[in-house]
Amino acid sequence: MPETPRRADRPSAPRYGNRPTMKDVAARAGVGLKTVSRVVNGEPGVTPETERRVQEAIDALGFRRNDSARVLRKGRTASVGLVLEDLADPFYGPLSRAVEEVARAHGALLINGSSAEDPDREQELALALCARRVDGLVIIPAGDDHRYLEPEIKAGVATVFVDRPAGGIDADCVLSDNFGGARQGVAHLVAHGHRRIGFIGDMPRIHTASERLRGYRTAMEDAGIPVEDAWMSLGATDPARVRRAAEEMLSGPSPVTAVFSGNNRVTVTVIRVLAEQSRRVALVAFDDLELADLLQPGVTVVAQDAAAIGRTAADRLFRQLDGALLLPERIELPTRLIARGSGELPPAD
Amino acid sequence: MPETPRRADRPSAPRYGNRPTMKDVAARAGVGLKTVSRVVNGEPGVTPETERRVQEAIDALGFRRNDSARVLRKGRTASVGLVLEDLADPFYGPLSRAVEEVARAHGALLINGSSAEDPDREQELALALCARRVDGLVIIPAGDDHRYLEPEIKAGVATVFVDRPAGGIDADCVLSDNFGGARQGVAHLVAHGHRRIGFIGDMPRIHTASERLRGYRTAMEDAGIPVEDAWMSLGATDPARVRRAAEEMLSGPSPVTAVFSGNNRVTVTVIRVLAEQSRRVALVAFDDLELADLLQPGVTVVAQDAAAIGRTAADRLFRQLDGALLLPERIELPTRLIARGSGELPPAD
DNA sequence: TAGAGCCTGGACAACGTTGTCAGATGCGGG
DNA sequence: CCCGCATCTGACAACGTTGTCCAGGCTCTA
Repeated sequence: MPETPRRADRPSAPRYGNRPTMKDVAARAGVGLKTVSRVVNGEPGVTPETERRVQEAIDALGFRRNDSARVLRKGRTASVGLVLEDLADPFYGPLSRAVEEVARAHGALLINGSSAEDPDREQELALALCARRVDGLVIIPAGDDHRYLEPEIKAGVATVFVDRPAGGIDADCVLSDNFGGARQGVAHLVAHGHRRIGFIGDMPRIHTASERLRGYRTAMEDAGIPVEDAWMSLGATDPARVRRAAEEMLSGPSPVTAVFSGNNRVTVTVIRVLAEQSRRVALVAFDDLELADLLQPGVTVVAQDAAAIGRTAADRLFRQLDGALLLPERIELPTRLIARGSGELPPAD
Repeated sequence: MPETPRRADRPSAPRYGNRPTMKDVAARAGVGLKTVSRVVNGEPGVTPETERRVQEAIDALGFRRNDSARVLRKGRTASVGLVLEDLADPFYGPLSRAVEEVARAHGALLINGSSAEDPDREQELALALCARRVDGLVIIPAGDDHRYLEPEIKAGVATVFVDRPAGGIDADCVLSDNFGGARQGVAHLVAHGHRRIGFIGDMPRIHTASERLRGYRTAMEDAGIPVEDAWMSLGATDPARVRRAAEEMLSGPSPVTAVFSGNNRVTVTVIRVLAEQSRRVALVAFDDLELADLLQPGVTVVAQDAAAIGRTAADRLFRQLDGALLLPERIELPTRLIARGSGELPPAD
């Protein structure tokens, strides 16, 4: 019986399904361990003939380098982590994709996970990624206290926050101009003659929501319009809550003639509610939607460029990794108002 | 000078930004290495007092276990890889999210990457994930030859293909009933009186595209309608190509009165073109779209459940990993026809 | 032809963790 | 008072790779 299984009797050998190692390749090719390593990594100093023999052994055994071991030795994993809210949200797909492209250009893999907007889960995920020794982290915060990352950052994990700033620590962040975008969007409605304008947004503890609300307030103030409490509604983005909020501000004692929607999940419900109204209510929405131009009327939006945000954040991340000792910076990307009809409707009292 | 940097003069020490190791924790707590390991992993056999001392040292040093080393020792990485086409495609967000949820339930992380529909890139990615020793792979094939995965599968990497079957190897796959869904969708148009029905789909080398085309042909045959070549167009999904295809079949010698759209990227362009026509053209589309119900008319679709597909695939993956030696299986998930108006328009000749 | 220098290849240790196993400690019973 | 047993702790090797360093063979020059 010449072929006994490798490592069959050793005590605590891991399994990996009994994968061949460099040692096996070396034995088969009749060369030293390090020579195999040299071939695998394309290092110089190997005769073509030797290289051929090694390559042959690699192919024959189906060898593939174990990157875990490599990482352990080298100290860099060539992977970055992305913690986002929910990949099912259309805003994050392009963002994630953009981060991935940049990572790929730097030879890194992307590991990502969703926090489901749960701060604990965000922390759990981020720390799990740190335990994997990702080189860097891009985080879309769910919570507002990120001091738990301090030791990691000190230990050299590059970190960039996206969409919302970090809480409790000083770190890079890349944001849209939420305040400016909302202000511009509301001003657009004002310019078309509206004075009673509603705002429906996400939960106020979320930075983007409060910034957009601030933009709304400022735009109203700029126009000299006193805001009534009944016109503003912040809370969960589930359809039931949003529907209720919209219906209330449309039917109160001083009903709104226009609505500013604070994010894309809110928008889809608002559109439904507005479609049911007898009078035409104007709408400007934060975040673009696919098909927004095909609706009747087309939806006027304040668009953020998710891909650009992702790209910017990832660039910044790798800039940190390339060793430039940068001071934490807050980068704000501009938004773009796209008029499509719904935001240009005149007030219908 | 009592505090010299650790490992400062050693030759080839990795950096990890000089992170503390279990050894450091052990030294500080005045215990043995293994005891720290025991505490970190919650293994029994440690006095509360000892545990307290160790925990204190861990907190003081900001220690976090290095999972790379752990993986190396244990042989399981508790991570699975997902290779998909393009995260920016709204179909893949929920799918990815579903896979992640299942992975999370099994204590595993998800690493994902996009192939950008490039077979080479798919292979590169899948093999890179294997080198990371992911425990399993979920692959949405871009290419149609997957023999490169044979050694990996043999070595124990669990593998499930999604959306399209594997090429050249026998492996699990989870698909929508593309044929049946398309057939039903087209039959729906026939039932509403259409006989000249067009089909616009993705490139024919893509399995879903050819299956859906087959469904179209079969439905037409079922109805006894001879299909004209000018009614079918397969190719890239970029707007220019689709627009040309749609306009041609709408203006030929026997113009279609209804269109069946083969996927969501095609659909958005088709909707635009149809909206420009003077006569009403019916439409049934494969894949649901957000807001499809708010368009005028609402878009009738054959919907696939991306989340269910992802969940099914991931379940299957972990079933493989749990050691059940399963025969490769092909799982087909049903589609659902959702009538919203566009598919119920009568023919307008 | 001898010596210097270069090039290739291989032995060895180290990365940080966990499994094994044996040693230390404390306690109760004979 | 000592032995045996149970409990807790730590030394050590191993996981698969890469960096260092040295040995041996070769070429080229003097």
